[in-house]
Amino acid sequence: MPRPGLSDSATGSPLLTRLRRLGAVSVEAQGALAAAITLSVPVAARRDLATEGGELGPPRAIVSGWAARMRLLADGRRQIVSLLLPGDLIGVRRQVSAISPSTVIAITEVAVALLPHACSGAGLADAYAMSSALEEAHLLAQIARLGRFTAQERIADMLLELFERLGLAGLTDPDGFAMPLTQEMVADSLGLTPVHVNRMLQVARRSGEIVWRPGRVTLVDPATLAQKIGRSPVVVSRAFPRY
Amino acid sequence: MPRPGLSDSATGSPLLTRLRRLGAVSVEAQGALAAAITLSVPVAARRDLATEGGELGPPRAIVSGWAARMRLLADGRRQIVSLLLPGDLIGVRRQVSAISPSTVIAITEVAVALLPHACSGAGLADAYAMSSALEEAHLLAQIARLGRFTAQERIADMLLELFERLGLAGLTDPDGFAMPLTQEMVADSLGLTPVHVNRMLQVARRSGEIVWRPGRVTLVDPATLAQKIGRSPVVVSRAFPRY
DNA sequence: CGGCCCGTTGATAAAACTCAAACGACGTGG
DNA sequence: CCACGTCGTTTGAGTTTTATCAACGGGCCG
Repeated sequence: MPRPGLSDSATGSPLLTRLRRLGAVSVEAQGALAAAITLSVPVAARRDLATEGGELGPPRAIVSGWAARMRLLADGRRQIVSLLLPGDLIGVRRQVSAISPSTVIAITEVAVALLPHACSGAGLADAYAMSSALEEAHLLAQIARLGRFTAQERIADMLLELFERLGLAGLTDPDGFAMPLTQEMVADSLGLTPVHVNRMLQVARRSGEIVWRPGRVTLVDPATLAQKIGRSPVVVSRAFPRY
Repeated sequence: MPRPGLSDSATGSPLLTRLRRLGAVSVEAQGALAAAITLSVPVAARRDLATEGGELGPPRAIVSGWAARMRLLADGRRQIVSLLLPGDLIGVRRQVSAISPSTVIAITEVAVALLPHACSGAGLADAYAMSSALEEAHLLAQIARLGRFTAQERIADMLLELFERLGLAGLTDPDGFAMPLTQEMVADSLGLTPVHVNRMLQVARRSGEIVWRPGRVTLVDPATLAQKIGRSPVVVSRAFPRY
């Protein structure tokens, strides 16, 4: 029986929504998370949340806003390794004296919370593990996208993945979502140039699959689009069939 | 004081060598590993070690031989997500009812061992965590390669990574290593076509950087090559400076 | 001997990049 | 209130990189 302020529908924080969908999080654990969320700190856009080669820092979570894990090359090229959306975790896989394998940068203004330790409530460890598995699955998806997808497929696949992930955190409308990325960021994520992203977006737009007003993406028919590029939803466990 | 049969130099199994370099593995833990290695089972080349969407199975390790994690697309395209070398672990990051996010295929004949549980000896958990962190770092490197490297850079970077990883398991000569991959597999790993891999290999060969006799790769000057493409060794912890 | 796998080569086509410039929206300062 | 700069998007022309298709050759094994 959901209690007011923790309902799954709309009022909960994306972090709470997501973790509750990833594991059977106990009431105490939800309390610990809620407490952590109230203590979350803001980070301005373009600020680093972690630096490649620097200390990894304690496990954290994105409470609101978008961030990107990226790799910077010596000559200025850069590659966004993965996007961090509200509800995503940072640095849960730790080892002694861990250093960060990538730079994490806030794309929008971001609120970051310190994650409660897995032992501060039943189900937390499971939810963290599930989140971690999802993250790895998304890395694999990114590799397949970059290695074997055409530019058009990459764009469609990425938008579908975002739709899926934001949906898990309760942040989608029925047919789209708020999109803070610029075309240049999409290009850095998909291994393309901004110009080419622009042109391929126009193709998708003209074919009626995708509408991209700055700030918002509308997927006209996600299911058909997914089928067209051969995409199936990311699944990492049978225990939670939706993901 | 190393004991006979467990010396770091050459006689040890690549799995033992690698894990001992990744963490301070206790003598009991080494015993458990050695026992697991004697019980390892052979898998023929081209056989599956795991199937995408199937049960993940218990944590295992590659004792000898090479394997590949790959993603298969509906239309026959395929992308090798990562290579599994002797000493690498499979499925250490687990969660309830885990399913495999990728297909794992034996490239050569492979020997696979069941991993001792992390509690069967001090230091094992650390070593597993370090291995897991290394694996993630290599996934990130793969993403940057595919997204932002030219074909030539991809080839050089991949060979340098293999040199580095095989070195950690004690499987390199001073200037190269045994290479069981076909050019087609390299292509599937680097997101290229076999023809293009062939042509770029010839360029590298003529420029004197890389010698690729079938079955063996020689890196004429790894340090200079690494500098040329802006590659620095993968590091995931300050506790073990080499890696 | 014959077939197959792997590496190699050539000719051509497609995909994506580069460079350059213009345009609209937006905010800022005069 | 308008001029101005910035940022993100859009457009055009020409080039480079990579893919495609097709074929051939050598080694190895049955």
